[in-house]
Amino acid sequence: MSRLKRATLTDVARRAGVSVTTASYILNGRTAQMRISASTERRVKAAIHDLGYRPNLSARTLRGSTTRTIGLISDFVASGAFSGQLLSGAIAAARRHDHLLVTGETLGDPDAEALLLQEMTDRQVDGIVYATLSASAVRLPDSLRGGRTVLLNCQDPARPLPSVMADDLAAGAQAATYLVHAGVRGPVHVVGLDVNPDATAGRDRLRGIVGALEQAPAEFAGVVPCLWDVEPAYWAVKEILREGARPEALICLNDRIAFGAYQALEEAGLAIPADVAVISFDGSELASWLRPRLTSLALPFAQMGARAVELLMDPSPAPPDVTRLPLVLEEGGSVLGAAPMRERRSSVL
Amino acid sequence: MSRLKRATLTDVARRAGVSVTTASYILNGRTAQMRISASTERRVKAAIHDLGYRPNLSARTLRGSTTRTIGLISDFVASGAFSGQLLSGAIAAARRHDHLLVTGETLGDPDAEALLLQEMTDRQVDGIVYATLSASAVRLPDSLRGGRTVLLNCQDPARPLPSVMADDLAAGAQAATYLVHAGVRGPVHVVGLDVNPDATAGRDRLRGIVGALEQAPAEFAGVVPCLWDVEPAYWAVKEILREGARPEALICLNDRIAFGAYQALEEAGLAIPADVAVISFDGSELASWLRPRLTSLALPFAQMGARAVELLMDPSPAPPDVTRLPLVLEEGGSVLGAAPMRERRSSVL
DNA sequence: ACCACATGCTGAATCGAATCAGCAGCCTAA
DNA sequence: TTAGGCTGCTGATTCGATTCAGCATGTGGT
Repeated sequence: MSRLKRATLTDVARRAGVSVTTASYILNGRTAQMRISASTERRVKAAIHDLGYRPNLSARTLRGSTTRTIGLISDFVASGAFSGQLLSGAIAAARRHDHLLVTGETLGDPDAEALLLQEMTDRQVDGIVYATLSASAVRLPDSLRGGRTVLLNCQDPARPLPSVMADDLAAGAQAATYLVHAGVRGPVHVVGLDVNPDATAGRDRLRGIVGALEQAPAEFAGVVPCLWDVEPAYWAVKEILREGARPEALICLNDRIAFGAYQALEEAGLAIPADVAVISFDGSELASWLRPRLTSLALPFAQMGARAVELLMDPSPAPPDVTRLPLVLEEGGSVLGAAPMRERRSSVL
Repeated sequence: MSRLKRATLTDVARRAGVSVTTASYILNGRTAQMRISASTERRVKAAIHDLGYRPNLSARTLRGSTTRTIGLISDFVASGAFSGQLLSGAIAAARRHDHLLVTGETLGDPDAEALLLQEMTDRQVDGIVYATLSASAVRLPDSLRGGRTVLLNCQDPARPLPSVMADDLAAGAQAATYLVHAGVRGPVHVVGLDVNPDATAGRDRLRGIVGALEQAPAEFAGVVPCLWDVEPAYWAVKEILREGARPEALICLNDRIAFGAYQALEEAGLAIPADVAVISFDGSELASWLRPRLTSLALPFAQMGARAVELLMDPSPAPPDVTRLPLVLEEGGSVLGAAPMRERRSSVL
C-alpha cells in the first residue's frame, strides 16, 4: 500500500509481542525445531498478514548470500524469434525455482561482455547462463572462471563446463531418413554452408545427413554452398537448376534457405512436393507460412533455455559435458508421400 | 579470482592502514568534501586494485535502498522477433544508466503477473516497465499502484501512467500518402481486421489510412476483414479476387497479412508491383525475404523499449501521458513508381 | 527435596557499506 | 597564552534479517 514505509520483521515482532528471533523462526518455518507454540505462531502469522510484511531480500542476501537471481548473458537478444524462445524457456524455468532472470546482451563485444559479467557477479547472481544465438564454439572470458556457469547453444573447447545444445547431428540423420522413408531415392542436395568456422550447427547437420544417406538407397548429390539467408539461397538454387540439376529433394540447412529455395523452384516451374521435396531445420514460424507448409525440424530453444537453468539450479554440480536436446519434426506438406497432416506423428519413421 | 572469499571494504582499509570510513569515502569519490590527503587516497586505491575489491551491492541496497535494477514484465517474450527487439532496446538503455534488467513473462496469466510484480517489488527494483506484445488497452493490477512504472506498447485508460507506444495513426496516414505519391488512384483495399477489442494498432492504422485517403485523389475500397496471419489473409484476398475485385493497391495491416496477400496475388497471376501495389506495417525480416521485397513501415520496437527505460530513469517523474514513436518506412519493391530499393540486387525483378 | 530434562522463548552478534558526529593535531590571530 | 579554525582522519550506529548460545520456567523421577 503505502510506499513510504515497508514493515520490517521488527514491526511484525512488536505487533505480535514476541522477539525478532521468534518472528524470524516462524517466518522461515522452523517452528518445529525451535519449539514455537501454536498460539505464538498464529499471532506472528497474523501480524505478518496484517502488516503486509515482505522480507527484505537485500538483508537476506547480505547474511545468507544467495540472491534467488540468475544471470543470462547472450550475444544477441534482438535477432529473430529464437532468442525470444530461449529467454522464455529460461525465464519459466527460473520461476519454477523461485528465481528471477537478469538479462544482458553483448552484441558480440568482448568489453560489453566483461562489463556485464562484472555487473552480474557484483550482484552475486546464483549462476550464469552464457548463451549464443547460433550454435558455436566460443572462448569464454577469464572473468567467468569461478562460480556456476552453464553454456547455452555453445561450447568452449578450452574449458570444461556443462553445456546445452541442440542435437544437430541426430537431426541431420532424422531429416535424411525421413526423406528416404518418404520414398526419395534420387539426387538429394543439401543447401547452405557455414562460412563461420566457429559455427557448429551446419557441419553437424551435414554430417548427420551424409551419414544417414550413406546407409540408405538414396543418392547424395552434394552441397549447394550459400549463406544462410533467403536471397543467397534463392540465387544458389536458381543457379544449380540453370546448370541442369534435377534434384528429387532439397535438404535446406535452415528455414530461410528453404524459403529461398521455394522461390527458385517456383520460378523454375517445379512444384513442391510433386517435383521436388523440401525439408529443413529451425521450425520457425516461416515454415508454417509457406505454401505448401514447410516440413522442418524444430530447434527446441525453449527447452534448451529451460534445461540450462535446470542444470544451474541442480544442487549437485552438473557434469561438464554436453546435453543434447533433440529437434522435433514439424510436418508440413513439402515432402510427398509423407504424412500430410500434423496429427500424423511420424509413424512412418 | 578465488571465489572463496571476496574482499570487503574492511580488508581494503586494513591493507591501506586506514579506517573503513576513510576507505568508504574514497571509494565514493568524496575525497574533496572529506579532506582526504592525496597520499591516503593513493594507498586506498592501490589496495582496492590489489585486492580486486568489488563493493557488495546487497549491503549498499540495505542501507541506501536503490538496486540499480529495473524490472520488465511482458505478456509474451517468446513470440515473434518483436519482443526480442523490445527487450534489446530496454536492456541497452538500462545499461546506459548502469542498470540491469530483470525480466518476467506472464503469458497473459494474471496470477503469474501478480507473483512477478511481488517478486520484483520484493527485490526493490528501481522501476517497472510493463509491456505487452501487441498494442492494447490493459487493466493494471492494483499491486502496481506505488512506485515508478512505465507502460510499454499499452495503456490503461483507468490509470494515468506514462506510456510509450508506436504512432500507428500517423503510420496509417504515411502508408496511404506513400501510395498516393507513387501514383496510386484506383481502388485501395485495407487487409486485416482486429477481433480483439483491446488491440489498438489496427484501428489506429485504419483511421490514419482512411483519413489520408479522404484528403487524396484515391479511392478507398474498404476493408478485407481477416485475422492477422498468413493463411487467413491468403484466403481472404483470394476470395475478393474471386469476387471480381481488381485492387490497384493493398494496404496490409501487418507483414504476415502481406505475405498471404502475395501468395493469393501470385496464384491469381497478378504481378507485384506491376498489377497491384502492396504496402504493410511491421518492418519484420519477412518483408525483406519476399520477392519483390515488401515495402513496410517498421515498428520502432527497440527505440520503444529504450524510451520506456529512459522515462523510468529520468529523475523528474515522467508525465502520465503517451509518448508516440514514429514508424520508419522501409522501402522494398512492392510499390511501383516509388523509390527503387537500395542496392538493386534483384535486377531480374 | 533436588537434579535432570524438556519447553518456549530471547539477547546479541553478524553480514558489508554508508554516514553522522566528533576528535586529535597544527596554525593563526588577538 | 589561548580561543578559534582548519585539516585529516575515525568510532559507532544504522539498514533488516539470520542464528548461535543461553535463560527462565515447568515437569518428572528418585
